[in-house]
Amino acid sequence: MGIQERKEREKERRRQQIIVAAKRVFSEKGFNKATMEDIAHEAELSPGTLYLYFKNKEELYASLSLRILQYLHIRVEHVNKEEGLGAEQKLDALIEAMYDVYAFDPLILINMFHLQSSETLKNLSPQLMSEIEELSRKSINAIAAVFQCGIDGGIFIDRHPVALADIFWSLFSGVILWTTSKKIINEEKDYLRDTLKIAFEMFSRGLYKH
Amino acid sequence: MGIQERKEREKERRRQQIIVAAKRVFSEKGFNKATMEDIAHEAELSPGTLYLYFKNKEELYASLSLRILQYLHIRVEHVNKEEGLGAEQKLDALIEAMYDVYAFDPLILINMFHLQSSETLKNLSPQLMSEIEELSRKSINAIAAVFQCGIDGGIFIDRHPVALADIFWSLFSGVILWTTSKKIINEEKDYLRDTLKIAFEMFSRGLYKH
Amino acid sequence: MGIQERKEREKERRRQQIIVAAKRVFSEKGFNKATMEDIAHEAELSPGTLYLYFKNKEELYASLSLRILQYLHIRVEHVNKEEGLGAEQKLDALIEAMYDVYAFDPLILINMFHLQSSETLKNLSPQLMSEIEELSRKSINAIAAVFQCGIDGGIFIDRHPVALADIFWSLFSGVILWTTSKKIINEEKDYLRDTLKIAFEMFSRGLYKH
Amino acid sequence: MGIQERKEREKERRRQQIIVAAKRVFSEKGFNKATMEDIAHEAELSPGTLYLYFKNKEELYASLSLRILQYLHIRVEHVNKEEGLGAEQKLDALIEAMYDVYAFDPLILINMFHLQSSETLKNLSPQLMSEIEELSRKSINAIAAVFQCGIDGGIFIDRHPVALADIFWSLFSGVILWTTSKKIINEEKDYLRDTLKIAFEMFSRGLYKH
DNA sequence: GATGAATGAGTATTCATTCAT
DNA sequence: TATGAATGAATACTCATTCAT
Repeated sequence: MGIQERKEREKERRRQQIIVAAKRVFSEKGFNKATMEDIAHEAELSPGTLYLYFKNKEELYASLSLRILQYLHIRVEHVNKEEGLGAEQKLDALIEAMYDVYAFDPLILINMFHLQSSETLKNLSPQLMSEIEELSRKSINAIAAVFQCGIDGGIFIDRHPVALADIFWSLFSGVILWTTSKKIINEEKDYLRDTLKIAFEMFSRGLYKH
Repeated sequence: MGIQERKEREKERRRQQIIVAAKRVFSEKGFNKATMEDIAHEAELSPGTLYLYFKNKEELYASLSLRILQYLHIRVEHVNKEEGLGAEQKLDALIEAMYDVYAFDPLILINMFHLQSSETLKNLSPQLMSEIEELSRKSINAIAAVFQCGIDGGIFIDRHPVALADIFWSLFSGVILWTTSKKIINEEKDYLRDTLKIAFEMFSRGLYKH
Repeated sequence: MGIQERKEREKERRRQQIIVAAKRVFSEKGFNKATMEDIAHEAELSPGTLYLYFKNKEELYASLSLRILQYLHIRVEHVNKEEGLGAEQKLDALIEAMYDVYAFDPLILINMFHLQSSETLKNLSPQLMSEIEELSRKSINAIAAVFQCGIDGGIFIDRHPVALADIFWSLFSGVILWTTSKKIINEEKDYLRDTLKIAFEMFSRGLYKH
Repeated sequence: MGIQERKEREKERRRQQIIVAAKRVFSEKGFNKATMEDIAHEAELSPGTLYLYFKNKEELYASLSLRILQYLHIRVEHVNKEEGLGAEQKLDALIEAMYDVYAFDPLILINMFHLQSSETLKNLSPQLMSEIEELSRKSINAIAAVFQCGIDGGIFIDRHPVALADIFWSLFSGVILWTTSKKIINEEKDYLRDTLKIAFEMFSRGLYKH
């Protein structure tokens, strides 16, 4: 391993260290109440160091979303590329993937929805913004491809596959947001998993022709 | 009309004046970038006056949501109480109501979802929090009652009606959030209405027994 | 006195209060070592209040210069407009005016030269910059007019009057800067007045035809 | 050449490399906006290395002035020591020397005047401060000696020669500062050389007895 | 000697909130 | 009630300087 590579690796390790700390702090306090000092403290680094790895607070925040988008993208692409799967099986695999995406990082996922709906989105660096945009688009298209497959096979209702993908994703994110907020508002116990299960089941029932 | 009542009425008028101004400013700038001075200016009042009507910025923000929740509540209760409607017709009426809720104040609705997922929610006064909680609960229950009606009639699948209501609401809010954010991210044109239509259609297809 | 006018007056009083404090602090510590908190403390106000009267630190700094420029301008215009004075007497009056300008506010005058030679100059608001520019120009022109008068009368050497004005001003500011800095460097006693006297005497001797 | 000497030479070479870089950066950005990293980058060195050659930023800055002071000193001493020159010719040579000093490094010269009038001056190490002090004093004395010569010869007016030297230097620095700042303020074209010429001419006219 | 990653003290500026009028 | 001037705590970000390698 060359010295160059070692440095590169070290640098990536630091980035991850910061991201992990940021995740904890943002999740607990939200974007605006979390301070860079909080994050630095959590990462056991000094505030200045954060700026060696991330241009500013917003980019640090957005980079969290990027991470889960990358995971999402990999998973849905994988579903899509699997050989020998029928549309039905692909749909099941897709739903399974969504559970994994949620499990991969529930808090960040919620943050990501927050990001989508907020003022932050408008102020990111063009570069990061386009990375997010690209991954979002690719993922939605991959999901749409699954639906296209079922439509072509005549077993799914004939709707615009991208619209179906948007609804699928909306349902997923909507359930997560709402059950989380219900938990906060009503102090109910978290019954996300059950709700998600029924939601996907109903979506499937609506999707299939009879 | 007594002098007391007249005062009460005047006070309410002022509150509305502030809420209307706040709505405009929050919608344009988002919660954190909007300043109390902005809002005061928009309302043609002084900053100090805002605090005579709202305890702080967060409560002012949350009270916007309250307004749309009240509208939502009225509409779904109305659907529910309508005499002589079958479950099928009630579902249609419910979907119609949701379109109206969106039309009533799209920007504030989006803000409300933002509120749900954010740090602000944790810092509201218990009183306002319980008002929000109560309206949310009542509305969800009213929606659930529609589904209960269909389940009892044997035409809807037999699932926990509150879970169905949660999914219904999640789908609605998820579609709005996601299509809005897609618009920002991808600069796509807004195709919310179409997506919402298909979403509700699929939801219904999933809901009905065959 | 109307309420409007009273407010205006109060506001101007505050501005002066801040300017006086800023003068003291800037003079003692220089632009960069002086903090807004220092100035606020000196003015017995809070930091935030400073920003109600001055857009930022640089504008506060520059407004000090403006004050002395205004005084300079008034004095040289006055010399110029005095009826029945010969060029010789006008020159004497001009020199006298320069002594007064120095006496008006020695520390700020030095700061002004500093401003002229520094990075700050490039970052002022266009408005303030143009005020400074205008006053500078007018003052230099007024000085030049004195020389023009002597040239026309045939008693001063025939050089471009603005160039002569620039040299006059350069000599004045150069002597002040250098004797001040000599005092700091060599810890010599301040012999500015003597030097200034000889300087003006020599300038005059150089100016007159023989 | 011993190894010791070689090292010494190498060290001096590095110092010059840094000084040259610092000169460029300070000139472009001014003292406060220039960062040590900028300078290190310009010198193709690392920030840490700068501190092996200069105790801190202020000393690095002041050492630029030292360089031009050294040049000034050499030139004026040379004028003074030239055999067989009358006071008149010495004055001409002195003026010529000043043009050369300006040409040697115009930007740094301006920086030096800035240094003289600024907060930085008060915070230098005693050693560097005394070097500056000594060179300043020697140079002024050398200039004064030229005037002394003319006074003794009965062709210059009988004033304290150091005062005359101070005025001479003030005029020089004043003209440079003012024409430079005029250029920035008024965006006038740079007419320094003409102004300097007239300034020296007038100074001479004032200096000579008639 | 040279490096450059890490530091952390330092600061201009903002803005929700208060309170004397 | 309404005002709006004043507050002052809070914070993102910078950068001179250090020190382990």
